[in-house]
Amino acid sequence: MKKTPRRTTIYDIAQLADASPSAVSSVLNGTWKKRRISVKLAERVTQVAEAQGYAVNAQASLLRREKSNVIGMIVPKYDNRYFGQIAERFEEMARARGLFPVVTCTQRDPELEFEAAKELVSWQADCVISTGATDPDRISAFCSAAGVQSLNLDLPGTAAPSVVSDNRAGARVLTALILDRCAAEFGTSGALRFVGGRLSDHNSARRLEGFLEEHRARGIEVPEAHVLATGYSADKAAAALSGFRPTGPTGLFVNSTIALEGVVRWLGELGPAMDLVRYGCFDWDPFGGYLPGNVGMVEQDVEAMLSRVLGMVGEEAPAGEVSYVPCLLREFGADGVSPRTGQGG
Amino acid sequence: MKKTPRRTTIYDIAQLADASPSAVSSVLNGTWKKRRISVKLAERVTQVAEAQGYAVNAQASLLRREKSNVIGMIVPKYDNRYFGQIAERFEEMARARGLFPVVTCTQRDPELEFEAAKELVSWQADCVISTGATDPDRISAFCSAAGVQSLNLDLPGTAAPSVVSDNRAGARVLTALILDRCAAEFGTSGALRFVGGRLSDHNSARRLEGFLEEHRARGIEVPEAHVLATGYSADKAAAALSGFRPTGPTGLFVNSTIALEGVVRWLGELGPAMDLVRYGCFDWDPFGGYLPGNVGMVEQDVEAMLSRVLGMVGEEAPAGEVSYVPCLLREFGADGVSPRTGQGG
DNA sequence: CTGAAAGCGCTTACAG
DNA sequence: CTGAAAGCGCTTACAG
Repeated sequence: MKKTPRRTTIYDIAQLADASPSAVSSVLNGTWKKRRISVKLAERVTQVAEAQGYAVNAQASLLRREKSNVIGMIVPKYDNRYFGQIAERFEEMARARGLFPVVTCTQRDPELEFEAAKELVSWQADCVISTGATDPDRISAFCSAAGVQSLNLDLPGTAAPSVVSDNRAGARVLTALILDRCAAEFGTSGALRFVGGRLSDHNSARRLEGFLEEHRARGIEVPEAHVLATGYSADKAAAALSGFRPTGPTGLFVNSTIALEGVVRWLGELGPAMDLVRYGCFDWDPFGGYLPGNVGMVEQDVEAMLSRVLGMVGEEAPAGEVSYVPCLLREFGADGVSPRTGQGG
Repeated sequence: MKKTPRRTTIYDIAQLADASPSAVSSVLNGTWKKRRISVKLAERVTQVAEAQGYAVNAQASLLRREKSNVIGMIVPKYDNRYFGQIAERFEEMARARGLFPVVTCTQRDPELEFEAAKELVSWQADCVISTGATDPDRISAFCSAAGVQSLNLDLPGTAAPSVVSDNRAGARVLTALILDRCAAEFGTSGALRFVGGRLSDHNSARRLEGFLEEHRARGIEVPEAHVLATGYSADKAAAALSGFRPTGPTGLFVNSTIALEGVVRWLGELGPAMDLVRYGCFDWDPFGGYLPGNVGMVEQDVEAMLSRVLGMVGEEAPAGEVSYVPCLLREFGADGVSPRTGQGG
């Protein structure tokens, strides 16, 4: 517990354990067997290190090593079930593979994204994973110039391999579900409204494709005014709907849980007209299934996406190659409370 | 875009820009004005660095510097609105203060918590913040031996200063709200049930205190069987309630949103008896206010907690000092949909 | 206004 | 079985 002015180094331990700094180093980093250091010495060193509360100086250690095993990830948000789960599982899975995960949250800000990626390169990351990045190609270009591997997750790029959900297929089955449920519960299924997301963003564009495709397959025309891709913000989703008061059966395709927050706010203002609304959401939240009117949610297969992307670390893969991971569809009961699970995507 | 075998260093740039490595270093780290290096040279160096996609080697840089400005945080989860928000805002606020935040997620595993803290010390963090740690004192002891400052957030410790919510006061106003709403909506207010959390954990214990205090103040006795502190797991919360079928007005104090997930699952199984249940939850989730039967949630003041704890970085404060931050109470309308906001704690 | 040089704490071939 | 020594890429007094 004593306060040391300077942190304990291998030289301090060498002195205390009556050994050479090299011996201490190799005992502490596990290469001592290869160096055939005696068990006795190894134990003495370990004990002294423990007693001194020694922690290796990662800076010095990494500076000397050839590979850092640091793997960096940028992620738009933590305070979101999808990205929170990605960050959490990523750290766990990377650790299990003997890597040192470093995650940083960039708030959907392109400038911050780039700065953060640069920072990860500074930290000698062997690989940088851009999750949901606005401009992944800029990051890849920088990484490539620095000789660092880069990979894209969730949103694809053209300058590095990408792993993304099959958004089109997922959106299509969700659209089908909402249309079916409107038909079953209201006897009618007019064109749905598409709420939230940004069409300049690849995922939203693919989801809109799936959305339109399913309508087309059923011979339902979608008026242009039904596409309300107002961005990733609850306020904007609520604002886009605020003037609208349903007078008949209404179905919504909600693109992202953040848009869903806006939608439920709007629903709260409707009063009894709320009963005329059914919706489904692309992206899952544990409370989603208990929201009145919610018929189902698409859950992206985070585990599968991460194991796919982690499998690419250190491997050669053509830039621009996009790997699609199927989504899961979760359907909720007509009472809006008991969730059932199904396959989709 | 060219692949370099070795990463670009200041020596490469020095050669290309026809300058000395020292000059390059001071241009790139911003100390060049102090060294009165010519603007011309500075510009040349900056341009070459940019063209080469140079990123400083943080390892080498930090190894040489006296202060790292790295500030570490361990957090139990990202996939949780409260902790996700803490991690996200922490990174943002730390950056705004010129620090380099490094956050790692430890899944409520005491061993992982300690390992992660050790890793942060290895990374030369100037300060380690233990958020919601199971055994913060063990981390503080280690940090203190290494001469590193440590602070506790959310759960207090005795070996370092702590910043926590005023859980007792928050729980008391939430209990009062639930009792009042049961009285208003059912005409009766028997003892509530306390669901979720772990009583060995400081926060749950304080919340139970507030819970019991409010009952006592109203002369309501709480049967022992009404305390179902089954841990931080939706499954366990659901299991604790699974045998119970309300036959009369029932109020629940739900301790944590993870327990709330279990509670709403149970509610879904009740059918019409669901209408006999009112509950409130300690911790906030954006969808919480739209769940049927939810009368209110306590929101912890993450921003205030973080600015308090960040204000302590680099400062001397007595170990064991606990700083309490008031919580906010959010009340939801009787329709279970429109949220109102009030003050509590 | 600018450069040569020492040194941060490690790791690892190399030489016993 | 073990140690002395070089060097990773920076920063910063120090000496011009």
